[in-house]
Amino acid sequence: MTVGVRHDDLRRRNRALVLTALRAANQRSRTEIANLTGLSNSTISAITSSMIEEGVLVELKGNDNGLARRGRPQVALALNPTLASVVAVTLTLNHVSAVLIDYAGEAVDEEVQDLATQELEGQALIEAVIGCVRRVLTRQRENGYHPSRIALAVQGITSSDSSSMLWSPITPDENTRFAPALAAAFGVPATVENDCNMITVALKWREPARYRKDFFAVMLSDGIGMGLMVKGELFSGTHSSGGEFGHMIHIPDGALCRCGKHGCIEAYAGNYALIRTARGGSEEDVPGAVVSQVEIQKLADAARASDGPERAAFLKAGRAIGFGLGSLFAVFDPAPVAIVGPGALAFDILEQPIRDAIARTAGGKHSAAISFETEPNEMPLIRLGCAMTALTKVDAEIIVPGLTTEKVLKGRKVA
Amino acid sequence: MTVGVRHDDLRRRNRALVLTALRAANQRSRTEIANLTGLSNSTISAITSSMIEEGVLVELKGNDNGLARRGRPQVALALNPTLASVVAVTLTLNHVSAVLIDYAGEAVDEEVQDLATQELEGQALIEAVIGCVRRVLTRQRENGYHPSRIALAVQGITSSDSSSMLWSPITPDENTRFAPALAAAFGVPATVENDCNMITVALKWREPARYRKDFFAVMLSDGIGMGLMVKGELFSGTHSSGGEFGHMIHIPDGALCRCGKHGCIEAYAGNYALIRTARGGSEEDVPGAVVSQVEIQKLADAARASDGPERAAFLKAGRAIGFGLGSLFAVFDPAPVAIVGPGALAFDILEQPIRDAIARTAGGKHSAAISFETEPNEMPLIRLGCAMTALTKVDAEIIVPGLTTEKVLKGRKVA
DNA sequence: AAGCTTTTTTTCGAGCTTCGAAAAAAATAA
DNA sequence: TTATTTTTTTCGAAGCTCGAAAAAAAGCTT
Repeated sequence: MTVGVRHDDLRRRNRALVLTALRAANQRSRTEIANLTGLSNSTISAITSSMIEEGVLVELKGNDNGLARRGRPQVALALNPTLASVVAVTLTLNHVSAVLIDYAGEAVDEEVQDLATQELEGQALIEAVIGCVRRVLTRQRENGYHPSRIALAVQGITSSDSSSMLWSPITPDENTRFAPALAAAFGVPATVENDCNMITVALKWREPARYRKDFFAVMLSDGIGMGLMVKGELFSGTHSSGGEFGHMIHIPDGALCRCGKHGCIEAYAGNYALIRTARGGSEEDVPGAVVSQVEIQKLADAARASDGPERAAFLKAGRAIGFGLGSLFAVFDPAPVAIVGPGALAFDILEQPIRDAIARTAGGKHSAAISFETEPNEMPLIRLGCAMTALTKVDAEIIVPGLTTEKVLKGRKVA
Repeated sequence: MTVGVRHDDLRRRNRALVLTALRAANQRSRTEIANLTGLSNSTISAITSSMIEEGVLVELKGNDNGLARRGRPQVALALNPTLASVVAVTLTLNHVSAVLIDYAGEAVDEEVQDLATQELEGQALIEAVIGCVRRVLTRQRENGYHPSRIALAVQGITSSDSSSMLWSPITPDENTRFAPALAAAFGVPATVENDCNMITVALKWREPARYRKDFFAVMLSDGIGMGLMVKGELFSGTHSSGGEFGHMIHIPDGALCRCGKHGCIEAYAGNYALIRTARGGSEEDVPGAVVSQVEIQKLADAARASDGPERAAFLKAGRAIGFGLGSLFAVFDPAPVAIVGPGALAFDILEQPIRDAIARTAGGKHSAAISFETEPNEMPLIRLGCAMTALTKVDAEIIVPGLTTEKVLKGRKVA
């Protein structure tokens, strides 16, 4: 049973509303916030003045935004960038990057590093990630940054409590407990999230007009990932990160998938599957090493040039994705789809077979109306999603009324 | 942006908490409610006393529940059954029923009626439903019942605003706008919901211990339906009732489905598909009239008796359901499954092929651990789900503080 | 440049609500 | 009949939001 609503919950929720309004677009006046939240001017005045005193918000004076109007000018409020900071870490095949981000969401510094992820076992991988974070933090320590949180995005399945990477194609290790290790190394909370889920979160922050309540983000890369936004909330599985679109079954007992099962969508549409099909390999051929993006581009060029085995491979892939989306639409209803990742560069070849397949499913009613947007470069989205996820969690600590900021972020504040 | 929390929202939410506690188990003392909700005794005292004055709750005196303890005895509070009432209507193939239910959730009277649903066009079907409701209400009018709401459950797809039945196998009509018609006929709000969704809601009310946060209800009948409970909430589609498990694709371009597309799970596991397969019909044979349950029972008996075409048909059906569940588990993660409806009587034949198929999918990790419960008789569940859905909506009107009950339920109260 | 107008922001009192403590109520036990 | 125990109500304190009024900070006017 949900717990009763006490009196300070009210203030907490309204503080959260103010913070959310400023996260969506920094620099808003008190009047704008009042209109946005539906709260009265007096309430906003009370809330913001205590938040300014706490150091959460700052007044941006002397920014006249050009048009001079009659009357007392609005004073823009903004998140205090020096209040706190977070680190957004991204672990992908052969690469790890760590970005230090201030409380207002601006990137401060970044550390990128190559890494033979496929050859690193659990502990070594964890230490490589820790090392990357440590480097950027050491560099910025003199500027007084002590992050409040670390958010790690990985390719693969993560646990629903955001503590572990349960499985990933980039390493042989299973159930890698990144979060406790990072938390221990830096003395702050850490989380591990699925990369596609972070992309989905990011799309909503970046383009709230287009990606609002319901949409799917399909990541086409070596594997096939998905993030789902359902009724305005990130849809994650009940135990894991969920949304394993790539492992829905396309053909029962069909082609061998990287996961060891047969007939998954990925076994037709993943990069390795494209190569396998185009080269006339057997569907039982064990998926080999990760395919370079250059190779896929060559494959796509060949498919565009002539109606050979390459084009057939893309048709087969599109068909698998399309039928999968059709099945998904049967359960969730049709919604806009964002095609993210390197595969988006070949979407011109994929779109028609995808649409054809969707049209052959019951879930694909009005398939022509379904919109597809492409976004080949997924890294900025993953980082944005990570940053916003971590900052939102910091916000959740800050909104507790009565707690002074010092208590919440003891010693982690910028000097 | 969510609207700000004002002061009376607080009281409203806490009133809702009290009401929910009593709906889950009628007859609780103030002290029990305080412990359950986490609110203080004084708050519960204030809330319940105003609700008693409004006629929402009643004190049940002199019910000593057996054990006599020291101290002032607890006074049981209960929902006032005469405060309001709702009608739960169920429309299935060839039958319509209307049950009058009091505010405490007890059935008062029921009207069941045969109906040639497949031959009735929209308006005639609507009027038949209205007639059934009218009969039970006319009979009970002398007892002072004036329902506050009507909830209709139908087989088929309904709109997400609960106004229309978009498509149903029981009638050729499409987009039948039941809700406005019922609302106009009886002058009270009406809703149309999908039967499987109602079953899912009902399971949670009836067996909260087993069916709590995450589970799937699969309805095996002429068609294949599904209701999904995800994170404690009924999962419905973004535009329609959603959860059209039966129309996820099992075999791309496979057997002809009743929906006109090919390869849906239903085209292998629906009653008509079982008959078609067992009799050696082509997968392109157009699904005929609805199959009688007796016929399916005979088929199941034959399948149990010997390894002939009947058993092969059930194997094929189980395989389709199993692969479908595997795909679903990939997206939602594994969860308990309730097998509801007449098909549950043949679950002994279906279980093994279902489990075998799940084990062949990536989503079916730990497939042996997935629990299946069967419930052949779906009607009581549909009615319970309808009743609770309608009563919960009545509750939502009642919890608004300051509104006296007379204002909310003007003239609809029992005399 | 001084006063007027306009708009934003703060201040102040009223009206809710919840909570804890104390009081009242209603039973059993001695 | 009195003491004990448990539930329920009462009462004052504290916190929050709101509307109205006041204060602040600008441009506009003469």
